[in-house]
Order: sequence, then C-alpha cells, then structure tokens
Amino acid sequence: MGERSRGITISDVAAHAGVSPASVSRVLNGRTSVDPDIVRKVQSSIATLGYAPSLVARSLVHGRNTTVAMVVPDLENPLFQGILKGLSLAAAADGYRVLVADTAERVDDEEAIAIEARQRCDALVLCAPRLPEAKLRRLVERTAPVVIVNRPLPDLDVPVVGVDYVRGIRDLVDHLVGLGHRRIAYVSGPETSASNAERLRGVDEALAMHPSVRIDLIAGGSRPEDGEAVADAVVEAHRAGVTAIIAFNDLVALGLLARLRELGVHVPGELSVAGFDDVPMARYATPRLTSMSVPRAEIGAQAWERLRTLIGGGPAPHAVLFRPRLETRESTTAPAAAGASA
Amino acid sequence: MGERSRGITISDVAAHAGVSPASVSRVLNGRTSVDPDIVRKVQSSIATLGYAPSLVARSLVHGRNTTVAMVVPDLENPLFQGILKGLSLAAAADGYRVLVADTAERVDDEEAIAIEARQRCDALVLCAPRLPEAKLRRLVERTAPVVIVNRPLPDLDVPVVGVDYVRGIRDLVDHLVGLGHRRIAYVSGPETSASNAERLRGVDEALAMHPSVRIDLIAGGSRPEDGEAVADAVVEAHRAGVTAIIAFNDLVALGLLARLRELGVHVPGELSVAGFDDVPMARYATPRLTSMSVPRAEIGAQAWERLRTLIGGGPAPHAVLFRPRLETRESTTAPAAAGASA
DNA sequence: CGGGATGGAGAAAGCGATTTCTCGGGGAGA
DNA sequence: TCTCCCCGAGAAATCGCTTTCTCCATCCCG
Repeated sequence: MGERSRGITISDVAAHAGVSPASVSRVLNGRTSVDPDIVRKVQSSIATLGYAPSLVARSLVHGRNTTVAMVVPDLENPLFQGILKGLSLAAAADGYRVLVADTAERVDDEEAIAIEARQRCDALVLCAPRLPEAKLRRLVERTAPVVIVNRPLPDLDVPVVGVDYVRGIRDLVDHLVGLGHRRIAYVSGPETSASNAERLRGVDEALAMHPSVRIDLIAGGSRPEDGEAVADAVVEAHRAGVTAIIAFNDLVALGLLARLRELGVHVPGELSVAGFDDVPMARYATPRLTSMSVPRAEIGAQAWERLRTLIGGGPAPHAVLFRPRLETRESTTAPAAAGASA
Repeated sequence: MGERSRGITISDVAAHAGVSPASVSRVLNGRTSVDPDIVRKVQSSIATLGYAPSLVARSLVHGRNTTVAMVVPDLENPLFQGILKGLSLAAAADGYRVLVADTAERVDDEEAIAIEARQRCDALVLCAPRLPEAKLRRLVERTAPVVIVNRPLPDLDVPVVGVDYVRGIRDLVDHLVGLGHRRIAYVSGPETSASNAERLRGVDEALAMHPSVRIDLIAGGSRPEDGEAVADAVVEAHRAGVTAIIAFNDLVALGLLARLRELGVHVPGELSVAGFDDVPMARYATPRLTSMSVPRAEIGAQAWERLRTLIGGGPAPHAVLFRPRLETRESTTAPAAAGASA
C-alpha cells in the first residue's frame, strides 16, 4: 500500500490543482467528461506530486480487490505450478492478480488457510486433493465464488475444472495392452488422494474391458522418492510376470526409472514404464517417459474463466474435464517375450 | 471480499448484540478489556450472523494489508518455484500472504507489472534477471520496501538475497579440474541474464586460477530445449578435445543429457556434464546430474526476513549471498584418457 | 427574451472497519 | 458521606477513495 506515495492522497492532489477531490477522481477514472483545463491541471499535479491512488481505498468502495486466491497442497509440484501459471496469466489479462497459499500438505490446516486466503480476495481456486469430501463441501459453501480444481464433486453447484483421470488411465492401459502387455502393475498414489481414487476407477474400468489383462496394485506415493522406494517391489512384480508399470504420476515414474537403472532393469527392454501428467521433465528422462499429458496451463486458464463468470454474477458454469492425451515416448514398448503370459 | 458475509458488517453485529460497533471491534481485537457480558453477546451475534470482518476495511485503517508481492519472469522455472515456496511459507508464519506476478519473460512489461503488483501489497520481492540495471535501479526506488533476488546490485541501499554464482562456478571448475579435466566448455545462459554474467565472471576467475585449463564458451539458453539444441555444438567441442561441460543450469544440462544419449555420447564415460541450481529432478536424471546446489527455499525465507525488517521500519538489512554447494553425482568423473590434453 | 433542460463541478455521504474522544458511573480514599 | 480518579462504553472522526446529490451556469428553443 501507499508505496512511496505514502501520505499523499487524492485530497493533496486536489488541493495542489485547486479543484475538488471528486474532480481528481473523475480525471482518474474518466467516467464523466471534465473540463480539459481541469484535466490538465490535475494530471500535472499528479505527476508533480508522484501520486498513486490507494488500491485499498478503491477496493473498499467497490467491494472487490481484483485479486483471486489459489490454494495448493504443494507449490513444488509441477502440476500445480502449471495450473498456477495458467491461472495467473489468464487472470492478469483481466487485471486480476493471484494470491497463492501453500498448505504444505497439511490437510488439517487446509480449511482455515482456504478461508483466510479467500477473505483477502474476490474468489478462490481450490486444489485440495486430500481434503475429505464432507469437509470440502462445507468449505465450498463458505468460500463461494470458488472453483474446484482436479477432483470431482458431484451434485454441487460449484464449477469444477479437472482431468478425466478415469479415462486417462483407461487410455493408458489400452496403449499398453495394444503393445501386447497382459500383466501390468499400477503404482498407486497417496491413499487419500482424490485423483488416485479416480485413477483406481480407471484401473477397474480397464480391467472390465480387458478380461485377459491383470493389473496388480503396488502402494506408492506422489514424489520421486516414492518412486525410488517402490523400485524393489516393482522388480519383484516384474519377476512375477508383470511387464508394464503405470505410475501414479511422472514424478514417481522418474524416481522409479532412476532406481530401476541402478538395479539393472532395462526400460523399456525388460519393463515398460508410463507416468501421468506429462511434466516438463518427462520428455528429457532416460528413456523419454511415456505419459498422459494434461493441459496444466489450460486448466488454470479455464479456472479463471469460470471464476470470472461467477464474480460477474453469472450462473454457475458447467464442470469441465480434460481428457488426457497419450504421449508415447521411449519408456513403453512391446513386452520382451512376445505375447507374454496371458 | 466479504465472502458469504456479503453485506453483513460490524454495525449489523453491533445492532444484533445491542452494543456499539466500537465494542464489537474491541471484542474482535481484544485491545482493551470489555465487559464479559458484552463479549458473550457479541461473540454469539457474530456466530449467529456468520460475520467475518472486512480485511480491506482493516487494511485501509492500518495502512497495510499483510500481503507481499513476488514478481518472477517464469513461474515454471524450478528455481523461482522454490524461492516462492520458501517465501510463501516464511511469510505465512507471520500472517502474510504472497501475491505472484509472472511477467512471462517479457522484460518490457516487467517494470509496469512490478509497480502494479507492489501497489497491491506492503512490499515486493523482485526477481528480474534480465532487466537492465539502470531500469532496475529506478524501479527499486519506486517500489520500496523491496528486496532483490538473485542478482547483484551494488551501491544501493536495497537488500539483496542471492547466490554467489561466481564462487559457484569456480568451485565447479575446481571440481572438474580436480577430476583431471583441462578442457571444459561452458554452455552459457541468456545473454542479458545477470546471473549468466556472474557465471561468466566465475569462468574468468577460474581461468585465472588454473592457467593450464581452457574453457570454451558455447551459446546456450536457460531451458531444456536449449540444452538439446546445443548438443551438436557440444559434441563438436568434445571432438576438439573438451572433456567436461558446465551448463548454465540444470534444465539445460538435462536437455543436453537427453540429446547426448541419442547422439551416442556416453556421459560421463566420454564427457562429463554438470549443471547448476540442483533442481529436484537433477538427482533422478540419467546419469544422476552433478550440480551446484542453491538453497531455493532458504532464499525465499531470507527474502521474507529482510522484507519483514523493512516493513517494520528497520534499517536496510545487509545483502546475503549463498555459496552454492557441490552435489557430486554420476554425471562427472575423470576424463577418459587420463590426463587428457593439457 | 424567458424558462426548462443540460452538464459540469463541488459538497457530502458512504464503503467497513479502527481509534480517539467524551462522558457517565462506580470504587477508593479522605 | 463526598470528591477524585479510573475504567469502560458509545459517539464521532478517520483511513482514501467513489459516487450520489446539489447547485449554478450555460445553452437551446419557444
């Protein structure tokens, strides 16, 4: 606030220009026409005094501060970064700025942080993959206008912008099955993660469509370390006949790749590995990682689009789900022993 | 603003509780002692009405809104993400939130964006590696309190939190020379980047300390694509006798690694490669990337520390430079032909 | 040439809190 | 029992702007 104009107000300008504060305001906002002479004087005074209007005072009058909040569990996750970037750029185009709040994965604080952040802004973008649904529903009511990102929330008048993880996993399984894989393992994400639940539904649906395919579950996580940690279990599964791995996300896949190499398991020669999210680094991995691409920036932009509608008093926009696109790269290929087991 | 309390104000609460707005304010802020009876009534009214005080109105009175802005050239850069995360967490501990503004690398807009963002907040964290120094100096004056991140700015009363790139490059060269390398190439960053200039100074100093060493310059960039694009030139340099590569940053190094593998150049067998920044993915690369680690989150935290001092009216804190720490991993080793050329 | 319409500028009323100012009442000391 | 002091609650001023309201002067038209 105030910046270097600390202390100099619209009245100072008015006095200096010999007009009323109202006129200065008019010159500033150009709503009504004002005497060119006054305009000149005011502009000159503004320049001389180095005046900058207080945005806070304006906000108070207008009842909005052209700022939206975004709450994320972890700012270091490439997925959220991309969304934040898209949101930030889209909002900026409309003169809005984004306030970020990192909950540091502390689910218990999420609600309070979201409410606090929301209070400072006109609207809220909520990324809360771990928040229990009941809590989320309550939170959504208290923070409207709000848009939920990346998790489904049926039967509620809240716009959701997300990814069709179910379909994504199905498509990914199709890809692997198409390559000839019959035994696959899914390295799951955090147990409480809503998007992990979606992926698991995708696994189920895929199984239903491919009776001859078997998909094992291996408990994983969401970070590269988790990928490394799960490598032994993956190798074991491989020995037991699994020929392809689907990781919860790319971070896990990349960690897994690194460890598999050290364990002497060749990817994709012995084992295919696929990730999810298509983070920027995926295409630079060794081998370049096959992944399901999600339009991170576009999600952010769409979130803004919806928020803008809500802020403008429009009707609750419909939910939108992006269908992930398969990025076939080097890490997936046909299984070594053609035809494998099944 | 106003969230669902839209319309309900402190006066409503006062009326409902049968007291004056001043008393409600007192209960809310607990400055002076108030009749327990009033406290009870007010609290009950607040709960009943679902009242939440307007932070904007508060800001207007107090002259600050407990928000700081951070301006970055690219939110997708892991370095800035880490800094943002550190800043955000540190500020949150003091009840401050962070507003982000991504300039999308448009240097020309940087000044305007910074000023605008600063107006909304109490202070500013500025990451502007490409902004010409003269402009930066002018900008810094207009946006105080401000802290500059990641670039030197001598002779100005502005706190700087940064990385000692000069020393970092020297240490990295020492590492390579210690391994036996005598011919090294530096894949440079963006020409206008201040931190690239620093690195180049490091190269010069290193050369001065190791007369027997030669360091070639290869024009690069700052992103993985640049690393890929420069691979051919790197291979050529390798043919000419270069045995080790220092990339501007890890992103470039990772892109380079991916392409070198495709070109059949073995790292580190034939060529050592080192990055800078130690981004999270560096340790999961193939081979795991040797890099100079910079404390991203700590930079953000220190930036906040300084901002806090300035906001509190304290004296301009001293600049602080973090010395990067060498993370030796697999991508650097002794040159193949022991002793190499020199 | 007069009167209503028009338009532009200043005065004043908010926006929603905090904080100073003012005043009344109760407790303590004489 | 009376006075003085202190404390606590309400009234009012303030933060810096926008916007309505009011008024005056000009302009146009009959």
